[in-house]
Amino acid sequence: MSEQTLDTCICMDLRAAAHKLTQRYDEAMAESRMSVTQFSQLHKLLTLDNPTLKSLAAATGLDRSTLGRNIRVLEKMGLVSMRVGEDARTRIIKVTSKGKSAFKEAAPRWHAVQANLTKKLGTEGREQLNQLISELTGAPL
Amino acid sequence: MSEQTLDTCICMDLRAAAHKLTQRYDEAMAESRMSVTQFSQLHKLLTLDNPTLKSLAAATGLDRSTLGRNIRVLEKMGLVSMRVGEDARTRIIKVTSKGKSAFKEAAPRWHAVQANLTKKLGTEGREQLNQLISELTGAPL
DNA sequence: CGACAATATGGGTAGATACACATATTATTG
DNA sequence: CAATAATATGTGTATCTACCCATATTGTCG
Repeated sequence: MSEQTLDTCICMDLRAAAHKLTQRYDEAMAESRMSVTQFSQLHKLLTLDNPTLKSLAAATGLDRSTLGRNIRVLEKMGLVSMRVGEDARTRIIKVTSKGKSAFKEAAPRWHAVQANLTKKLGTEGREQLNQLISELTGAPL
Repeated sequence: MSEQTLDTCICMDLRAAAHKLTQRYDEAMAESRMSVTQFSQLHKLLTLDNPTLKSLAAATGLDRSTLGRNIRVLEKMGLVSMRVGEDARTRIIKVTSKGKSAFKEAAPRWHAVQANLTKKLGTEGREQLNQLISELTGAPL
């Protein structure tokens, strides 16, 4: 049994790292007036077929109500629009043309950061990271 | 140049992992009526000497205003108290006896999750993780 | 088909987070 | 010492996040 010191909480370490990375991406994408969160959500919306809050929530692992509020922000920015689906309970979320333009404009900035990090990690590092994430977030025990 | 597909954003991957881990810790600590965030903040407060919002912010990498609001919550829970420091601009944050009890009560639950994850990762995995985090969050370029 | 269960979303409430600005206090400097 | 700069915190506003409950719509079963 290795000693468990409270100074090295895996959870908080990972959160701090994710936090710093987010700031780094956000800074790089600031000129696109879009956060990496929003960029990523737009991407998810563009790849999903007839995305709804529920399917987007499933794709991101976030709560439906959270996504509802996030989408509301994107809607206010004019990047997405919502319409009632065939099943009138659902709302189909569509990326507007303005949203697509904004996404394309932001993509190179995202690429720049991502490429920089990928280079630093190397192929092996990237695989290790995926492996570790998988181990950490896989089924408990 | 390796292909950069938008489906594998290092930032979002890491955030998703941190998110899942947080839920896992929070769930395990729920009976202590405390989140891993709060547990960790209590721990930081217990290890810092005469902690203020500024020093806590420095220790966590979070914004001062954020910490101000977080501490307000802990205060409302009766786990910490604040008093004006010698420098009257500062507020010294003290963990109350109730806070210490709550921390001690929660610690075993934190340990259980942490030990489980540590075991899954192994010593090597843990070192790899630290190394990767360091590479990802180190000085840009 | 009508009652009831299941599903999708909306809204209230609350915590975590940040940024910009306001206020109070301390330090510096001419 | 008075004017000004620097510092620590508080507040307003906003986004991200979740949980719980309400509402609307659909599906199911007797």
